[in-house]
Amino acid sequence: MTTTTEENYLKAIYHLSSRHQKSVLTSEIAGSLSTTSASVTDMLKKLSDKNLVEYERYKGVRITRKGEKVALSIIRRHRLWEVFLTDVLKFKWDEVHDMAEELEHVSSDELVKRLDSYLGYPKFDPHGDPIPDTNGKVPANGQQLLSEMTSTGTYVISGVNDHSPAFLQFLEKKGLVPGTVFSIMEIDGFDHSMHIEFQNRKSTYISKEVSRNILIKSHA
Amino acid sequence: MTTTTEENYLKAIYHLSSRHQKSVLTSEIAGSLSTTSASVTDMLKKLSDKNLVEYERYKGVRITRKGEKVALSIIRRHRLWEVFLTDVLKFKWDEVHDMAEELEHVSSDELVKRLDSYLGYPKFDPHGDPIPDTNGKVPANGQQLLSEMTSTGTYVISGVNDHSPAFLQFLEKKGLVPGTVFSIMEIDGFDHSMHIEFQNRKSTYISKEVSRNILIKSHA
DNA sequence: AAATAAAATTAGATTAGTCTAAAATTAGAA
DNA sequence: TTCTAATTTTAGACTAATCTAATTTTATTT
Repeated sequence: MTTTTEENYLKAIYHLSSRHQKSVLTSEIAGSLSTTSASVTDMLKKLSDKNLVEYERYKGVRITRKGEKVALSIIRRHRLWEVFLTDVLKFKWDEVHDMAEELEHVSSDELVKRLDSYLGYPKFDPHGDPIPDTNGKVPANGQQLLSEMTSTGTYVISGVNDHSPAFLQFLEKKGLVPGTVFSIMEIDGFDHSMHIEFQNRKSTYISKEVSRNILIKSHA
Repeated sequence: MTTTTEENYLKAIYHLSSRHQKSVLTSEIAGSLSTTSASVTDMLKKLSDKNLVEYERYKGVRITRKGEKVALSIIRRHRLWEVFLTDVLKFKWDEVHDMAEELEHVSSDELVKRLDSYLGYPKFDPHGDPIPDTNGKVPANGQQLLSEMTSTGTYVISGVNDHSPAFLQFLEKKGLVPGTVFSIMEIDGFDHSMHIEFQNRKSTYISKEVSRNILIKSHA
């Protein structure tokens, strides 16, 4: 039905769409997939012919309901495999992305169903990203960006926006993994760096660069 | 390094090689992969350039040490995933082949290593096929073809040669699954059909067509 | 040993995905 | 509002894998 390459384009377009309301630009897609605008244009025509995106020359592209369903099903598989890799095979959260990137294209729906059941129907992947259900519904998660916080308070780390091994390893070292509870002690007015304190009283500083990529929930 | 298609050709050539000593013929490969001889010829040149096979025009092909290593590593992955699918996700033995066919091409060696460890280092897959180790060693298994037996005796079913869902479902219905203990009561001189009896005294008849595809070991 | 049948190879196309370089279009600036 | 710069698209070519049809080679049979 859809090739692996088409699936990767749809995933990229879906992710870029959710970052802003406007149409997704050819160059954005090219950037995100490390390919050329020429290749993207070709693929957009193909996806448009299959009614997976609405595409108008020079005007960028919007994903259709049908395309979104495909994208969400791939994202569901990706995140379920990430849970499998960390929870069952004990990989670290910074090691699973590339493997999940391959596993997500294995096509059996029954396999995904059984995997989901075996894992106990997880709602979030190891990076805190919500796992869409079979119908493409994404669980609401009340996550906010740490960088958007303007006042002190106590929070739990629930996810990340940057999934690169480098960033994940940095967070690991600083003790900023999902589930960690911390309080914002002070926010610097000049560079928006934050002074935060953990439950064990240890504290550290976080730059805006970092807080921009950390997702949190308020702590009960 | 190797593409999925190249891996599938190497697997086919490896399997065909083990059926006879001679070079593998272009048409055998085409038949086994449901493709044309023309396509096979093209691919043989490519594999030969990569030193994965020894190929001489019109003379058929032999797999090299290097090609065999690749084939065995794919076969290892395939069989480990089959164990995962049956033992962990509870699929039936006649359902796992196509999924394993896709999973075997996921490239991470570390993933295979962890999977192997998680499954408890199994030596055989659900169809009784031996799982090659990391170095490409295939465990000796003392298996024989049921159709080769010439005298009465007691045996255990240890595997099959035909992996098609139709055949596996037939065996399931007849109670001829791996692990089943039975005795050969009589072999018909005319059509080589066998009268066999199970431990619970029930008995059945097996045609040569069937016994040709059942692997057995002698029962302790 | 020549004729013929079977098998294998080559020639030439096709499809999916990609690229570079050139042309077209849009949007921002003077 | 015209010009310029940035973006996007087209044109043309390449690689991997495939096909059909034609040709070549091998093997068999008379």
